[in-house]
Amino acid sequence: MITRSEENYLKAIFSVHMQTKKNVSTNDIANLLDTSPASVTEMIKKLQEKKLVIYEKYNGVRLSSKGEDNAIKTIRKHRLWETFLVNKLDFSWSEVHDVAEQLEHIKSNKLTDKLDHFLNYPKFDPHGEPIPTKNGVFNFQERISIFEMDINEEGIIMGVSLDNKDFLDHLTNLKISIGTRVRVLEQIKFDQSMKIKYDSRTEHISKEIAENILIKIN
Amino acid sequence: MITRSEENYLKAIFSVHMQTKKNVSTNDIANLLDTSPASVTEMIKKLQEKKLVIYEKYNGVRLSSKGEDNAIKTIRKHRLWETFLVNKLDFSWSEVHDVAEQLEHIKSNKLTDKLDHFLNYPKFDPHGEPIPTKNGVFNFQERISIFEMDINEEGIIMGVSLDNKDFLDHLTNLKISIGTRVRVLEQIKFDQSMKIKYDSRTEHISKEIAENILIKIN
DNA sequence: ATTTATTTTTAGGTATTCCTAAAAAAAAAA
DNA sequence: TTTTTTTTTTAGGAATACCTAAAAATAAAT
Repeated sequence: MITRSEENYLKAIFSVHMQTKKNVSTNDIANLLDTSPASVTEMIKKLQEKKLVIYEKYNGVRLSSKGEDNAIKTIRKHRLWETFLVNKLDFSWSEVHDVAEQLEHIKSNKLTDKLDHFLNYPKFDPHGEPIPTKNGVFNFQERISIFEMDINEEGIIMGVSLDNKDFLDHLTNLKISIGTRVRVLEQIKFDQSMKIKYDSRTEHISKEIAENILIKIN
Repeated sequence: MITRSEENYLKAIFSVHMQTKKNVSTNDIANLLDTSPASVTEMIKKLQEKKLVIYEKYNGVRLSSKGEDNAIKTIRKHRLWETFLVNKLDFSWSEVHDVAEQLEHIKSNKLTDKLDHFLNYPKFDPHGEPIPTKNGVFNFQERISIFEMDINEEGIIMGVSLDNKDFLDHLTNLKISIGTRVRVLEQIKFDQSMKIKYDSRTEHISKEIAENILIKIN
């Protein structure tokens, strides 16, 4: 049996490895999970005994295939539940995270697969992140931020790169959501803010906003 | 914060009290939760400190209003999730219990209420048990078992009084479900088994089966 | 190449929730 | 009313998952 806490560690290791492609350090895990490095070392040892990670003292960890399998399953469940909450229960973007964080630990393959079916096998969650299939396959989609777009370039919003309540609420107010088609009208040199057009609205967004909205490329 | 384990104790106390209407004994709780009496005593003390139960040594426990409140909320969540699993995800009667046992501990009032709305405010769960409202009101329905019915009496199946996989699977095979209208044709004196008619089917059911299928009265 | 700073691990604790075995209290039987 | 049985509690432990403080190893800077 893999405990809830162990699953959180596996997910954290997966997530850091995804970005760095290197062995994951004790400190990185501690920061992400908001715990002490000492606790991390202890847990890593237990995960190693359970053959969920490959670990060498002072050299970071990486997931074993068994560990990766579990991490991907947890991510799959998290994203399916987020989709359920937004699409079926009418939660807003910014409200789903904490609840999905609990739901992702429910143990039942049947439940996960039936939920997937009920939601009609979605490929992306409400934040635009890919939902791995039952077999652990991610449907990656190349994306760039609005900030990286050229003047007059057009794109379709595919997701966000920041899971912050204020940010997501702001997007809701602006009526920006996944699937929205946007065009960059102008970039203001002074503060690098941008003027964009979508749904016959023209809005002015700060650099920070532009950096965290992702559009599909090709 | 009320932990998952504490919630299970509160639910157990509520459930035993419901039947006996007396203070609940340490042993009853231990049997229901399949743990040792010593663990129960220990936990009860903690619940007392948290003002969730009223307890006097060697004299059993009962729930405080705060404790009862929580127990009812847990039951509400359990039954709403069972309804979701059966009505929306197409689980069968006998499969829902273990999963609902996990889902009932998810903490989010918003989730519970939105789920309730999504399911269209059901009054009974798939086993025919009443689902308490947001305010903790149960919609009790007077019911008797088929075994208690008279010859030629008719009734509508409202629930079951046994949550056993083999039993529920058997009912599924017989195509007996909630809402089915049944009539008692005959009772066999020898083994007290019964011949019943429903949906233009005539079936022979044992005493034990008849005792655990509940029909609505009046 | 040393010294300094950072990271990681070890050592020793705490809280939760379970356990068994023994003692104490209450209930049932003789 | 005593004795016996049952129930409940206490005492002492184990596993999980945290913690702080100190030691050890590694990395960075002089």
